[in-house]
Amino acid sequence: MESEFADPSFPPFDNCLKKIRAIDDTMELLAGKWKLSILARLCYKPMRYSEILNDIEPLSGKVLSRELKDLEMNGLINRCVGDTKPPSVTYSVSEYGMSLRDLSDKIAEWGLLHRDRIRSSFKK
Amino acid sequence: MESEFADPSFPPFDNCLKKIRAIDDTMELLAGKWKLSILARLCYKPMRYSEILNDIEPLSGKVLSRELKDLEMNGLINRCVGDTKPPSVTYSVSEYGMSLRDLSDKIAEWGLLHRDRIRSSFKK
DNA sequence: CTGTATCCAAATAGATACTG
DNA sequence: CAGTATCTATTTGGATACAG
Repeated sequence: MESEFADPSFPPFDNCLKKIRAIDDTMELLAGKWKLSILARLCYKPMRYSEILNDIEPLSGKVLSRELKDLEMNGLINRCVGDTKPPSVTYSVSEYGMSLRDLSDKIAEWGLLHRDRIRSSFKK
Repeated sequence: MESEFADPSFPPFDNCLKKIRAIDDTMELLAGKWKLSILARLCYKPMRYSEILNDIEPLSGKVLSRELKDLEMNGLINRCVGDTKPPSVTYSVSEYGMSLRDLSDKIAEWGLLHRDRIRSSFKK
């Protein structure tokens, strides 16, 4: 069932369709510019709504609300309401969300390694 | 310079700011729902414009054009024009783009591992 | 403090037709 | 074949005000 492919420097393409579907799925789950950024922050420390809002500079409350709701709906984070007045709400990653931590570390690693090149892309 | 943090189950937050910035950078470079999906395909096999277009079902020509242009501008892929008539244009990953392959494998791995849970999220 | 609602501006996506 | 141009529809974003 192995398909042959002319260029031996590339692996058989058919074997990779599963990977590509899996990538599409993952990206759809993490779609939205901020989801992974929020998730990464929460991997390192539980945070409150206003704390996240202040920490991610160009992010409006409306967008943060929606992203948090999405993440919670998908089971990636937990929302914990403190019994205080005024209310304090703390967000933290769930076990499921924590399983993305390795991935987020890998992304960070790549970003650090290629930092200069990435940033010079943005200037153009 | 190590900051202490109350909850020992989380690493010091300050150490992680660099990671978070790096994640934001990387995500900005790969922003757009399709960039990583295109890149992943090209990691496994060079492809032509129409081939990619047919392969990624819900992707319009206009969007593909733009994504390819972005990827090329950022040095992640190469565009190779064949000397034929009608013209054939082949896209392939650059060496720089290939450095994302480990990452794309990791994303695929996570997606495969959590496939059922991801897909059940979409149904809701 | 933690949101939601509303209104409006801007960016993005799809369809179609068209060019070299 | 490999795109670009144009128009329109949809989505997304920011600002502000307001509620629990």
